[in-house]
Amino acid sequence: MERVSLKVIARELGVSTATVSLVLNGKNQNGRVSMDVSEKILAKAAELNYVPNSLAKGLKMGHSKSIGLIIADISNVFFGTLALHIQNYAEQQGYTVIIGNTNEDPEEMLKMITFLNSRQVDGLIITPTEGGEFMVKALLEKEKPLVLVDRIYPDIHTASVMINNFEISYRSTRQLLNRGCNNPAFISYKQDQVHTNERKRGYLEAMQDAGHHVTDKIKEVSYQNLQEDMDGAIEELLQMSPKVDAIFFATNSISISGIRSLLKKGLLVQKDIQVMCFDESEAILLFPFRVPYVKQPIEAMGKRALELLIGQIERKEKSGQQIVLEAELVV
Amino acid sequence: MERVSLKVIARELGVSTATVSLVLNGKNQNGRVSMDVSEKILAKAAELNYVPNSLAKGLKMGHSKSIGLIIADISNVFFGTLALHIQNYAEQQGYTVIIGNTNEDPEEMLKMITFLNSRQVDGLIITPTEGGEFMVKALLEKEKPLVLVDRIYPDIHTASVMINNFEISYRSTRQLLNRGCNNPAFISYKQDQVHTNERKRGYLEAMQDAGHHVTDKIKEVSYQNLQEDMDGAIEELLQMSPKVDAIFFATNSISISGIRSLLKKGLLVQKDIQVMCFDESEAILLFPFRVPYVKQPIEAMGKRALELLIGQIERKEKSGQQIVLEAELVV
DNA sequence: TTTTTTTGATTAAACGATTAATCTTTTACT
DNA sequence: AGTAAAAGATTAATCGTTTAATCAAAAAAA
Repeated sequence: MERVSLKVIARELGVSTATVSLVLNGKNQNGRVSMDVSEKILAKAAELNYVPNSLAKGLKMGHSKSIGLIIADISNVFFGTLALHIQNYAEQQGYTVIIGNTNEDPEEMLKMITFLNSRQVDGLIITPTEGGEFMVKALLEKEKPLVLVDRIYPDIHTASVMINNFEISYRSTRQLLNRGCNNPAFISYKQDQVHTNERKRGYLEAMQDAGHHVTDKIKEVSYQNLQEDMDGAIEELLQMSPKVDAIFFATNSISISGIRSLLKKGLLVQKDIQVMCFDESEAILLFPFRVPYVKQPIEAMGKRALELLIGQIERKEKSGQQIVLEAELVV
Repeated sequence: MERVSLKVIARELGVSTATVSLVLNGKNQNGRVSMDVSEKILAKAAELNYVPNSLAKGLKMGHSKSIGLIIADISNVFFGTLALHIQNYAEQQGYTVIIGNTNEDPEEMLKMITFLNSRQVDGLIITPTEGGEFMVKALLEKEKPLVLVDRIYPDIHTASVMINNFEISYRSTRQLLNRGCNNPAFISYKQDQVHTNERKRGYLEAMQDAGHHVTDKIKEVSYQNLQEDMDGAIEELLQMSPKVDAIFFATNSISISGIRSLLKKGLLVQKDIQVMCFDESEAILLFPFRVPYVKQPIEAMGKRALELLIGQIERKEKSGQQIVLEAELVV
């Protein structure tokens, strides 16, 4: 079965490929192609089930109508949901999304950028990993359309979409204190990234404003060795006096792991100890106890990021706009 | 900044693009290009940071080195994990994966196939939705490399990767019976697909072999209206006499939803009622009670599917091999 | 009738790569 | 020395599109 190209349609109809191209792209305005021929071409294209070859088109036009999405791990619900929305919205705009996973490893991030570049993606949406600053700088210099999402590098100015990490974290901590907790602790990843740091700062400031001076109730766990570190961290927290009576978990994976650790120790969550989580999850909904959590506007994040990116791609906008969306505290 | 193409390298070095292409593709065997020139080209390519334009290459070679992965919903952990593994493995082989979501809707499936075809994907891995038979037939006629995964259409012969649904379901039901349950029920999606049907058949046969005659203890819920249907289904099951003392949930999303429903009703899982789930999940690990579940070999599924597909693409294998992998019962 | 304008189509180059066919120079053989 | 073979490079066509430039015929204007 012969592949149906413009040439085939042109041959069958005895016209040139130029004419066919013009018609199929709706560029037959003001007396370029006669009605008669137009219709014939449209009909034939439909009959033969013509689909344009996007490789050829992309080559000629200088853009691929595809974008790269680089995230930590597509099997994580947060990123999966983000990817879903970006894809849906991108498809509406005629763009293809190619996803790459970094697993929070800068080497993987570099590999993915190179790979996606060779695929001629028109732009990139990235949740950057620690240690990836130089890659982002390089992309900026090449004027590659780029939007960072979920996190940014503090000393590099790029277009980005984030949530109000500090504020929501402040409010969440506040909420714990208001509910009568006296010694809320905080657990996050051992990494130096803005979103994490801001959440930490939100916790700290809320504590200070409430007259607490804390340094030892902040624990950090590693991404690679989550559950073990978590068990250790929680063990330490429970040893403290005065007693830690609440824990604020700074990400979704940490929340799950943390609660698991607490349950393993036989503690009654929301009774022996209060918790505050990040992101909603199936797991949290399952508990007989209500768990307050920070709900990120994931769909909006994806949508805005894509809008920013497409603006850069199609309208050469060089705004470097930094969008901050409001997360919601669900209690 | 000028895009670096073969032409640029050739110009700078005063050689032809043909020579550059030959060297960069390692086709300079048996006296095609001199060592001297080879090295110069390699050096220059590195210096200029040359990355081949895959659109041009794909156009010329007649393949894009990309494949399409069509799944129901990337934000579902099962599919997310599947996608992760397929991507990792594909990247190793130099392939790009483009993911499309159907949301179990055949119209979306058709849209995605058309879309991916226009992107010139070299092949497709699909978890087909109900009502998509004609599309798969059309792909087969066009001899498009294709592998179905997770489910198949019973009356269309295609390459596929599935798990042993019937057997694992039989064994799981058996397990419930052995543990002393007398009236295990079964809940699955309201859909006519092989994998679901086979799981149902496994349950039924195990029940019959144990001397039970069941027709009314099988409930079906809709994909679109999961939680409500679930609440209803479980309500009905609990009304029955003799009392339903166990429930086998046929997929991961159903398991979560089902347990949620049970907990809402204030039942003590594994005490008032036993459950058996499909797929592992964070949620299940969190419970103070142990929940037995069917563990699918997701990584292997992805890997085998990709192997099959690449075999068809690169070696024109027309095997139509149907791979069945063993799921594991974790208790 | 001749010239100009409008209408409707074609030509041909280009995008960036690949590769069969060809050409030129050097080396080896008798 | 003369010729054949080997080595090392280039030419040119091609993949499927797009589009500026051009051309031809018909209609309108002079």
